[in-house]
Amino acid sequence: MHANVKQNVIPITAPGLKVACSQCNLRELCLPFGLSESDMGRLDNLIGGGRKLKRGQHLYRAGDAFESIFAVKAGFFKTDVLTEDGRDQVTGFQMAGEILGMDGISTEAHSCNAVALEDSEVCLIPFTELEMLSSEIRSLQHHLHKVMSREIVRDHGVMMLLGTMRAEERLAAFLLNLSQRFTARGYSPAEFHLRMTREEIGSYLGLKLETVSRAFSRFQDEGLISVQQKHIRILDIPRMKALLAPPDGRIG
Amino acid sequence: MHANVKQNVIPITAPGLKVACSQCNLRELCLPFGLSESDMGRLDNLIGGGRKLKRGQHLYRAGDAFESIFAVKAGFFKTDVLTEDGRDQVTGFQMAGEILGMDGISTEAHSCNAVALEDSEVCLIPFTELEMLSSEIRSLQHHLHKVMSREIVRDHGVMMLLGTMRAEERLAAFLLNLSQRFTARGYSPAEFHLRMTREEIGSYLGLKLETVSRAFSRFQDEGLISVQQKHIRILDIPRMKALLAPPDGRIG
DNA sequence: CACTCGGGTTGACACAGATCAAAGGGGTAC
DNA sequence: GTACCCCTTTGATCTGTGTCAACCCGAGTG
Repeated sequence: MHANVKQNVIPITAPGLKVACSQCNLRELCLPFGLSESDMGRLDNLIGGGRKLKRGQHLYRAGDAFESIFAVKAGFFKTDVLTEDGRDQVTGFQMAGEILGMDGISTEAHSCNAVALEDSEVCLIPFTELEMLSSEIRSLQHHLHKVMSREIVRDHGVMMLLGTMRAEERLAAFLLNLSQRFTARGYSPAEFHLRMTREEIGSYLGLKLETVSRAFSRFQDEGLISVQQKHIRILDIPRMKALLAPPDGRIG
Repeated sequence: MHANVKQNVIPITAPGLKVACSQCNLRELCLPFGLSESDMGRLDNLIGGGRKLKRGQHLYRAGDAFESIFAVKAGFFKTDVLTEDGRDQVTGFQMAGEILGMDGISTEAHSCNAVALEDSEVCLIPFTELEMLSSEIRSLQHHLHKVMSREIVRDHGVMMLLGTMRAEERLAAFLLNLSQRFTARGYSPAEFHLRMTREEIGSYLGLKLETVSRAFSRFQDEGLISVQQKHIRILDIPRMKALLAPPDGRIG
């Protein structure tokens, strides 16, 4: 039944590369989390190949018909929305193992843009097929729901950040969030390379790029981090965390 | 199979009221959207009764175990998250036909608080049962995914608002959003009663209550709206919309 | 190897919105 | 019916961040 799924679903320009969840070292972070061997095989058959993107290339654009969600296999993405009058807001940065494209389910068309911030690779997951398979595999169904719910919770965190935090708190929260996600992928919690510009960070955090730059400088002056261009090293994680929950908090 | 579902799932304090999607005039806005008669009957059997809440009562709190999602049958809710240091952020306002509680799926525990802003009534939808049923009814499954995706898209809109708009734009966007949702429910697009305080509006919009109050006053002075306490009348919807897409936008 | 250009840093100044303060009014509870 | 309290409004002032501008640096490019 799922033997001829691949051919007729996705019109990709790039040649589809073979991808298999069962062989992927991201599987514990990604959609197949918790699946049995045999169920993972069924998911393998569904995944519509991979797609490589150069830096700067769009994975999808607002308005594109929705057909698939995407799992980041390698690389780094941003998603953003823009209004008619030209303002845009970065809504997230996605790294390996994270899922992109769920914004498109509700209207059958994507509502934001997804752009590769470095040369990247994604797995295409045709959504209709995924729904079919998830109605047969309970753990897959539940995990899909968890992934969507996690996105909602993440968004609430961003609202919190945008609604209540000051510039330095926002940047601290951002760096700690990256740190934690890199850690979960086996990289250093303290040292990493930013793939996005100051302007993109600013857009995500609701700040202007100059403010982001100043906050970086201040952190550096205070010995919290060291910055050279996009290379970041967090020197004092505990103190950084303390910035988020000030001891003189308003709770009395 | 679904005959004895109701009894053993939800420990409610209030006596469960009988609810039936098939009899509900919100069904076109709510979860059963697009279901056939017979499928709607199966959903009826799953829904774990209703629950009434007085104004100010919590439907759930952050940390509560997640068991059900909720459909607002009548009334008005807010959801909010709060940090250790006492800051809180209203993440949404929910009215009849809207779904609450999807934040809880990802961790099996709710991550925000839901509070009734007026005497309200919800339908309890046990989530495990819903997943079971949705794996049998494709249109239900797909609609559930749409509802979750819509929440994600809505959240992106709020990020946009918090990240890029000035105070008056935020308030205009907020009022127009309410207007549109009231319209969809058969109420006047122009005249309605706010259920939330200026402080709650401010928290949602990332502003202080004084700023919200001043923006209301300014709109009134300019003949855009009339305000008396919580009663709002939008006098010039087109001009209000124009506030969101300023003609001198930054797109050149 | 010099040129160019996008990204980043830093400074001076402006301003939107926060903060502090005070007073009035309407809704709710008793 | 009445009293109290919370919500709201408005004013005066303060401040964090935006805006504008200049300069620097490093990476590509011809």
